[in-house]
Amino acid sequence: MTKAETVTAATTARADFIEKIGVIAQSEGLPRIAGRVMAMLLYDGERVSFGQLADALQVSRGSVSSSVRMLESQQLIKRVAKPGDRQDYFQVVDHAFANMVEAAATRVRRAATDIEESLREIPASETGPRARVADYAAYYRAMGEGLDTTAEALRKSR
Amino acid sequence: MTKAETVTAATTARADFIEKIGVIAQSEGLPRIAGRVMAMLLYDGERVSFGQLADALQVSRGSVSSSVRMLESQQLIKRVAKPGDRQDYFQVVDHAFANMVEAAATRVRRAATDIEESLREIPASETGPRARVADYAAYYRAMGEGLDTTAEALRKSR
DNA sequence: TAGTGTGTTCAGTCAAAATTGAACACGTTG
DNA sequence: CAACGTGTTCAATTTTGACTGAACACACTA
Repeated sequence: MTKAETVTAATTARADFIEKIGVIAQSEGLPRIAGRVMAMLLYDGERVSFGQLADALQVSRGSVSSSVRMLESQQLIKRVAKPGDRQDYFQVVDHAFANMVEAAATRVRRAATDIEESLREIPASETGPRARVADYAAYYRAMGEGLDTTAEALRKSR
Repeated sequence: MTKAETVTAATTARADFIEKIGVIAQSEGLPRIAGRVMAMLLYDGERVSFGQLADALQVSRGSVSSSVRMLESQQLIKRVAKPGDRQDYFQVVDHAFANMVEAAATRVRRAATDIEESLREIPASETGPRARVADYAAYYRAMGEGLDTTAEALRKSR
């Protein structure tokens, strides 16, 4: 490959990656744009400005705003300053992946709590339903613990 | 509580449970009706007919059809016969929860494969992006393994 | 102070997904 | 065979949520 070809290959690989993560995010129930923002920050590594995000991803500033806020709230990215530029910049936080798993664990635990609440409403005489609903809650608890274990493992590596 | 009160409490507890699981299913990106079907089968334990599902959940037969087909395809419920009744009956399969986790593991592994495919497209000269994308793929692999461990644990218990 | 750059908000638009209900295919029953 | 019961399919509808873009608030700058 000539140098020019390598540059082209890199650009299309980057674009493909960003789009692919957008689709994956969507399939996981997240907004597509949030996935693409995360992908761009991940790929580029260095801080990226608010304007660059809107520009490169071809989306409205409103969408960038809501996406970065969601990603910030999930502790996946952080807002940083660049001296001499009034724009906000963003970059992926350390242990972002561990935080993703942690967030999933939290959601699962919330579901477990909800189900346990239902369980308490079932009269003691209903032994069959009670046992089955309890199993269901236990399943969510097991999921939560498994996710926590994974999160911890990810946090330790690197 | 009188006996009548207990019966009432049981009925509303059942209805609440079914609705709650419907909402949880929805929040996990599954059709709400599928969640309610699963909940009803889970709560009742014994086989439930196609007609009872449509009737009790107040949904069209078309919805019941697509929901049970989805749940069957994910190995969460099975279609069984009841002698003397032409209707199809359904009940939760053994290890349904383990199968749920297994399905999640499969989805995650598919994502990992997708990302690894992207990784292969990035020129070797792009060491930074390559390292970060590889980390991302490794995260999905770790998730897959964690989920498999959880699935196995669930399968062993009971 | 007026003007410009920046991010947020929110009402409106749009697209995707869920849900319905009617047409249909197939088996059973009288 | 005709009538009915049963589950599936699919076009139409409804609902949900993402996304846009304009109005806005705020801070900086000339």
